[in-house]
Amino acid sequence: MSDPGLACCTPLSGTAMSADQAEQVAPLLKALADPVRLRLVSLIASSTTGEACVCDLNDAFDLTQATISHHLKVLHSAGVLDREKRGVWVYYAVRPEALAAVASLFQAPALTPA
Amino acid sequence: MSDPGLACCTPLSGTAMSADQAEQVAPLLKALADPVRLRLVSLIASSTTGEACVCDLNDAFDLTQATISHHLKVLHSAGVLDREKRGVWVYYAVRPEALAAVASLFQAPALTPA
DNA sequence: ACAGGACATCGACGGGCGTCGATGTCTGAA
DNA sequence: TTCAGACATCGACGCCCGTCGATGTCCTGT
Repeated sequence: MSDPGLACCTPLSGTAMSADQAEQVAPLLKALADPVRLRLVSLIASSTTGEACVCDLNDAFDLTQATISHHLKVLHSAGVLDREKRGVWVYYAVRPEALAAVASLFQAPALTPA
Repeated sequence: MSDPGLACCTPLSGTAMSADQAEQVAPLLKALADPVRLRLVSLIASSTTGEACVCDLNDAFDLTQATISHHLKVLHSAGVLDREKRGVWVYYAVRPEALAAVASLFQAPALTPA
């Protein structure tokens, strides 16, 4: 606590992000803040069909199928990936809204200095 | 591993993010993937002078000064915040390049489906 | 009906993270 | 020189996260 008569700086005006906003966006960031999950999203997004099945994603990593499945579940729960089962295989596709939300977040005035 | 003669889908072409890229960007995302740190960055960015001292940031949270100092250190180590000591007080300012890097990442073709 | 494969779930392990109280370091003022 | 305040660092605690092997579930040929 600083003495009000001896302020060290201007008292933080402007419209900052609310605590609720931060609590809401943080899980999305946290889901993407992992190198494996970033590559998973990138692999799916860069696929020619815009989607990918788990078997091919497994081959792209030196990780267990259980681990890849776990990461896909995290991304799906966070709203980054869509999940669709067709026959024996499961296909994941990226949700552009989720990525756009993150992109716009770091261009919003609340996070971009003047 | 899927039988090559019985492919489940097209074999993941396109230019995806490399493992090195993912390993390099993930720490930046991880530093921002916390509600307290998001609010810290937002508070500093929305300040009238574009910077803020620790004493004022402390008052905005129900957290210990040690915890706020820890979060600021994480953000500084990740390259999100600049640190400058003037007299008794320490001022933090956001590095727009870091935020712009994240924003552009989620607009890059490697992460944006066609 | 049966077998085999694709994918999810479970339980467990080690390590890292967020938070705290206590203490250290530095600066400016008396 | 001494003191008080601003901020950083330290050590510790509980909890969550990434990874694994093992097992379960569902679908499809045979």
